Amino acid sequence: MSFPSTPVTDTPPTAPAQGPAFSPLYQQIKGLILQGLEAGEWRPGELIPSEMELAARFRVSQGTVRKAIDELAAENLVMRRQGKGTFVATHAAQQVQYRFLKLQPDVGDLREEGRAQRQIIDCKRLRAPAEVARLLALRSGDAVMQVRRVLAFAGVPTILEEIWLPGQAFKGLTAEQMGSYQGPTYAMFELEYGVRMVRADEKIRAVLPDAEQAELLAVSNSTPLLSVERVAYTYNDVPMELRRGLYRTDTHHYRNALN
Amino acid sequence: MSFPSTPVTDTPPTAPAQGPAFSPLYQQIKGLILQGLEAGEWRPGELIPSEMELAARFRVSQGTVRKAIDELAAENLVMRRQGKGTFVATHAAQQVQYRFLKLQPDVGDLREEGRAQRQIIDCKRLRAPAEVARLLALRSGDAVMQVRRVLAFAGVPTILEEIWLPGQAFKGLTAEQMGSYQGPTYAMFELEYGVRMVRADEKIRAVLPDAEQAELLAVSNSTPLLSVERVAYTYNDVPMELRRGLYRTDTHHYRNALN
DNA sequence: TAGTGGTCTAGACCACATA
DNA sequence: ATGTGGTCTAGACCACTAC
Repeated sequence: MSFPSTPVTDTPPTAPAQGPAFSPLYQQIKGLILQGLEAGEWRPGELIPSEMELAARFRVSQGTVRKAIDELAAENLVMRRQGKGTFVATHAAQQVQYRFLKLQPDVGDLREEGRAQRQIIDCKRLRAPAEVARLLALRSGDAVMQVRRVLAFAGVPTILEEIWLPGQAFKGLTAEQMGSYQGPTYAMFELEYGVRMVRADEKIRAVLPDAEQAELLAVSNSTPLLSVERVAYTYNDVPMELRRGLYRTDTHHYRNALN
Repeated sequence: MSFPSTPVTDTPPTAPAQGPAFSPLYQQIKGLILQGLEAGEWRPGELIPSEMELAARFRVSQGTVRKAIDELAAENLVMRRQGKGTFVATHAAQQVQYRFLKLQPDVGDLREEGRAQRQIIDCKRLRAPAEVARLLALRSGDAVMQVRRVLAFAGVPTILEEIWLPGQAFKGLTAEQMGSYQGPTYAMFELEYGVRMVRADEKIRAVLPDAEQAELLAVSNSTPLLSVERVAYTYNDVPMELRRGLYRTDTHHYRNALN
């Protein structure tokens, strides 16, 4: 068993309990499981140990482990399947494909449209511009990969995007690789680079395209487009991707559920 | 005690358990609490009975009630406060004001900008156009209220919106009422009309304004704007508001967190 | 048949708020 | 001091999956 049987320390009853202190047991367990996920002890799509097993390992009750896993499941980091076990979430899973893509056709469903056709415009290694560096928590001038591509649905070019990735983690990324992989790009990132995106933030604006953008999307330069700037994070809130997209919204719309 | 002491029926062990059947106990309890919320037994902002009290009323354990309330809290229908109790959620609560408004200033915070200035353009009673009727689950031609207004932040007109409400539930709504109420419009709806919005769906597009829209927002007619069509629902997925907004995104942006 | 997660219970103790 | 929600445990049984 490669995972150390870490005994969870009780809060010393004599300690003055200063500062932030006090974290519920299940939060500590959640943290330990998270460490395993980060460390790659269990890879995306794999089964993690059963609740009973984790309870024995951490010397807590099954109920405490359950509550820890409940929170991980609520954050989409793992997926429970009754009768089978708990699995590390993956962007390759059929049910959650394109989890971060909120663009929907006005009629029908994205999955019915079939796979998007991808046209890679270029894939370069560059020095990070200041703004890109800032959003990726790099230093200005650090190496980054830049990919530009167009996604077409049903033959209609709909999304033009510019993807920026930390050069260190994505060393060796090629246009060929971006173009040939079937399925979500985020699934490829997991498989080829061991980088799993767990959440993202988007800033959305309405803009007009410049001449090049208009041509790539086959629209006039007076066609308003959605500008979607996304920063995607891996574990521990580490930013690992900046994606700047232009979406055509004449036949599609950005859909958002507010709770 | 106005709430009947409803005994929860066990699934008859002899019943053939056909069809969908089988709902966990805590889901049934959740449904019963929901009925109380819908019926207005406890109003927005009020305290609901303690877990122990509900457990006694429904003849189940406290743990089962807790799980029911956990789900209601996750859906923002109630709010728990340790040591005090569980409260019916309200749009008037300081912490969740403007829960459905995703527009943020590029620098700073909406709350720091102070209250929005509201300019009511008009407030009319109309017969519902076909599309409005469809989205509000009414019949074409049914009475609806229409409010048009401009919201300005720091003196800059930023949002132009058109609000459609079912005429029956919002009989008597006036421009004066829309303009004079301090705080979120949704809080006024709760207070004055007993209608609580619990979730919403938005469809977002990039558009260009027509002449009137451009003038009201003080932009040129070639300034791209966000078009945000929101349908807000009360309990039981009943649509109660259609709101069509145009957002300026030169100094603000629409912010979305992806999980 | 065995193992998994899902539900339900009962009881103990903790942290927080109020009187 | 009392009552609230929050945590933790232990054990029982249920539903689903696989062998």
